[in-house]
Amino acid sequence: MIAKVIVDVPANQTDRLFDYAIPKEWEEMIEPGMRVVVPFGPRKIQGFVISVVSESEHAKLKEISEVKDVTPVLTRELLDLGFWLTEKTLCYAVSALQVMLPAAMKANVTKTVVLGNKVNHEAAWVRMIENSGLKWDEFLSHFSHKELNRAIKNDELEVRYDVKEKTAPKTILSISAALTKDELRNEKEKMGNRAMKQQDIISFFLDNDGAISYKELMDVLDTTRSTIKSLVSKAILKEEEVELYRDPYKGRSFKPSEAMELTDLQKNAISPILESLENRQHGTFLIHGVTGSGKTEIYLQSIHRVLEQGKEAIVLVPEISLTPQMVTRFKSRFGSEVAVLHSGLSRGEKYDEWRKIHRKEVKVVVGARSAVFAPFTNLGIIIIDEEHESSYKQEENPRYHARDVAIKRGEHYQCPVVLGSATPSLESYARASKGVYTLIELLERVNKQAMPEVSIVDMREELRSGNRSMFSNELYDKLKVRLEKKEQTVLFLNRRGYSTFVMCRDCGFVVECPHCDISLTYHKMNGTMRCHYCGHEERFPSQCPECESEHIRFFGTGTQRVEEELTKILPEARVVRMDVDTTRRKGSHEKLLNQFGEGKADILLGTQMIAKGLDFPNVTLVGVLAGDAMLHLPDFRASEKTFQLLTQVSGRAGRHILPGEVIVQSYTPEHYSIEMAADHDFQSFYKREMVTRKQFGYPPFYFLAMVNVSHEELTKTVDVTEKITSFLKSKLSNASVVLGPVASPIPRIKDRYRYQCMIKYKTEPNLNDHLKEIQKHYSKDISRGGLQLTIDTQPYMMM
DNA sequence: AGCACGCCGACT
DNA sequence: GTCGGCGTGCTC
Repeated sequence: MIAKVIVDVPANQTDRLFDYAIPKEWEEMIEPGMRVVVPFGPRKIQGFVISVVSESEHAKLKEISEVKDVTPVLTRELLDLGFWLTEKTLCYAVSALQVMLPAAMKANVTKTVVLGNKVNHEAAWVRMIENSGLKWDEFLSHFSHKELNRAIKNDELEVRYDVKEKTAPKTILSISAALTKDELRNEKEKMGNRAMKQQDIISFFLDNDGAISYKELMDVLDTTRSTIKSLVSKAILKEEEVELYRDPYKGRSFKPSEAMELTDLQKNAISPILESLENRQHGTFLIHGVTGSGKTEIYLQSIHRVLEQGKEAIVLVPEISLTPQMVTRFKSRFGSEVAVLHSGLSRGEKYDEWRKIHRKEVKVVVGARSAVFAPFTNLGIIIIDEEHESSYKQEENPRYHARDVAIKRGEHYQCPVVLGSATPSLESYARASKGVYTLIELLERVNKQAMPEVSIVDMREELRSGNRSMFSNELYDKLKVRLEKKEQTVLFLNRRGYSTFVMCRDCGFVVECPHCDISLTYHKMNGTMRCHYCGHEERFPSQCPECESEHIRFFGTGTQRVEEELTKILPEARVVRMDVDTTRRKGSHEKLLNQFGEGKADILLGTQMIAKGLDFPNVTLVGVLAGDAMLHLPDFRASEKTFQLLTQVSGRAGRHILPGEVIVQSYTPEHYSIEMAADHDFQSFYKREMVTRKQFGYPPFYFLAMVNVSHEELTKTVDVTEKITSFLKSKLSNASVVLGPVASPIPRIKDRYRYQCMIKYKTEPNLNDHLKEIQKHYSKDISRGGLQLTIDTQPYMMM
């Protein structure tokens, strides 16, 4: 039998199936979806079995050298999904398969130098290598390449390739009886009055069935490891390696929760989803539900029905470590049926959660983007919460959008896909309006709470009236009132676009990164300036490098500065600051939130990460310090993002009994995305923004594709982009627009120039073929000439 | 990608 | 002659 294998070599020339003979002893057990180790040229690498056939065009086939799995890690459905992804995103097949598995399962090839058949006892390495071998790098640190090659030719040395997993399952030694109970009694009697401790242990196994760890047994019987060991050596007991799960939520109890009675509105909302479940028919549903409208309860009850049907559920959330409250809700409702997959887990923990799904020990998975590939085989529903979030788009190969994958899987399993958001993406809302998706509107809060009052403060006015601080008078007054009333405030600083750059006051010189076309960011912590793109770091200059003036200062607003100013103007306020610096450590995120939730602080100050999912009853004021910060980014979605962010943030206020208030500070208060967010008016925003999109030919009216070119030399970069642009222009219809070549918004990163070509189109059935042709045409320049080419068939990042 | 093979200039 | 540089082509 022959296995068709995709090898783990992400390159243009190896992106196809290779045939391997299956050794007789494995013929029965090798199945598509298993990982194997195969000889590939002179080395050994990992691969995925795609199919098993009986004939091959190739006369001489090498044999599979190792089988890595007992059961396939990828089902037929996932294999097919992988090839679909490859076609859709123009990535290598291995990349598409790899992305569906936890990173821990990616192969790690190690090379070891070992003695060959003819041992040269004179050689200096003989003693160093002995029988265990020497790591490749280590060998080369002592000897030259030349020596190694000569020794290999002379058969004195050889190179062994080991394909290992990055993380092995954690195991623990457990003890159980090796004999039947009668035999145990027999053994015990034979001991007579001697070895009383050992007899105790035997008694224990007479009374208890199953296995126990060394540690537990030692604790229970107050005995030692050696006593147990001696029973093992007598073959009365036996040791066994048992796989252990690292449980990231260990030791935490989740209060069981019961389903809540749905309001009439919620009942209406859930019924089309339940209908789809009963009919076992795929459909995509967009729940447009304002913040606090009870979307989560609808998710929970839909899943409940799915579980009753004996099926499984996937719930995607933008970044789950950011919303421990969400995990808690799912764990309390479904208990141990839930696996959690998010970026806060270690590689090993993710691997363990994945195995729980693979072994069907759980029925629900809650996780970030990649959880959409959870290896369930009887999917009943896929839910994507905060559907509009850009983190559902992966910005590296394969550049997929979780929404598309979810719908693809939903079609396969004939099950509903539910998208939920208070601020749906224009793409989804347009599809729902056209009837492609079923629109479910939920425009009232569960407890009939009014939406918070939002007031926009014109910061230009503040400046004119002499207030140069980052807090407007209105915000300051309201902050003071909250402190007096012992209510809490969330202060939101959108840092993007407002980073702290360093500028000379005399000549206007701005310090830029020498490797990237971007200004350096000042870091107060160690008095340095750092580049956010390449990590370049230099000391804060004492004088301007350009005009030697000493009036060189940093400008802009970081959370640190806000905190400083806050303590200056409101010294009595207790502030919790949340940003990348304070949440780097594992679990610190949750700790800070708990601190705030327990009322140990008055003000929660943070960046994007506090914008969503938080729900604290005592928060009655939300302040947005720079509401328009994102508006000026070079991105056609800037208005949409601003609207979404402001709506999300305002939703943090007054979610319970106390009414909430929101203050948005802005330098462009009249912009429609800010005004309409303040009015909680999604409909108007949608209509207004659609006009702009139509006018400029952007989604959802046009599809986009983006080709990014990067090279160390500017001329090469421009030249390639130019050729690609004209090639596409010649191939595509006149109704399509090919823009380029233009420099990227950041024209140089890490000493590489960056150019791009954007394609706007309505229908181009052969676009992917043309793009593939470009990929193929430049494959040599990519593998040797140092050219980088990224093709995104659904771009979300314009930078 | 990674590695071998082969062709060419430099040097013992 | 031989070493090592890099361009080329192959991997079932």
